[in-house]
Amino acid sequence: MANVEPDEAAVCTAMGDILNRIGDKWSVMVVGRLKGGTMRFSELRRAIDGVSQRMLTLTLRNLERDGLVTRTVYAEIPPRVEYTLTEMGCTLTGPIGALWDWAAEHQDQVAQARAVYDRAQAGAEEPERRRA
Amino acid sequence: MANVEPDEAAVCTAMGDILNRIGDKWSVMVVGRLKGGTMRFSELRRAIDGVSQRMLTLTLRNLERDGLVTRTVYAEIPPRVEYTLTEMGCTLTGPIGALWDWAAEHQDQVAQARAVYDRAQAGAEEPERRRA
DNA sequence: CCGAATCCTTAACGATACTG
DNA sequence: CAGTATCGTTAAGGATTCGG
Repeated sequence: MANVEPDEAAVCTAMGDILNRIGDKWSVMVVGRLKGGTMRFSELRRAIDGVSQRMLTLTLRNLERDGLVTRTVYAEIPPRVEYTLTEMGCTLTGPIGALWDWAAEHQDQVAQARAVYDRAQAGAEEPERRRA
Repeated sequence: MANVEPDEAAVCTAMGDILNRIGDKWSVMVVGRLKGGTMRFSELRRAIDGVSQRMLTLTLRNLERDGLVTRTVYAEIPPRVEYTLTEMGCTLTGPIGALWDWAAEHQDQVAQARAVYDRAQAGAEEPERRRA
């Protein structure tokens, strides 16, 4: 151990883990919103659009478990629960932002590539039309 | 239209698309390997470890459809098929690299956070042990 | 060698209803 | 308001088999 390289295989596994968190449909949205500061549950729910209560809860639990957000419960009536990015969570906004920018910058190109590909496939699957 | 901001909602949708591609367990590995240059199907299969033939095929098809890799078939016996990153595919390696580095840098911290969280949960679920 | 097709098992996810 | 529990649907992924 104590090698200079932090072990390729281990990083691969970790990468898979991270991507499972990042890739799970809602985590990025949550982190994106929380980037602006503390928010409470129902705020997030309204802000994100399309997320079910269940999935928001699960997403937040996972992020909390990974040490990316902190969850603060206030013993009030009605209850209030606030979520904030941890320091580590903040460091994730960098890489996520890079991905976000890439998406914004290339979405048209991707859409166009898909259209071309799909048209080619449609054409290839109906060779009977070759002389219609 | 023609707003200065490229439409928040559209970018959100695009982001979801991108993440579905990036997040799907194998795409990142493939792009990571292809970063080093052209590779053929069986090379990728061996290099990636754990990927089934089916999933590698599907992953490559999706990447090709999105215009991120090119697929070149050589009419030989036995057949040979090579995959290369497109120019757009290369631009993705930047953001992906950032994520990769983050994972490498924070994997220990995440693992530790998980251990702490899980231990706390285990303790909270067995209050009967409070006086054993 | 590359990949399409089939089958099967497991999750992810959403909708709903209920609790403190 | 925030969260848990349950149920049903869908889709992802793996193993296997066949074909060019």
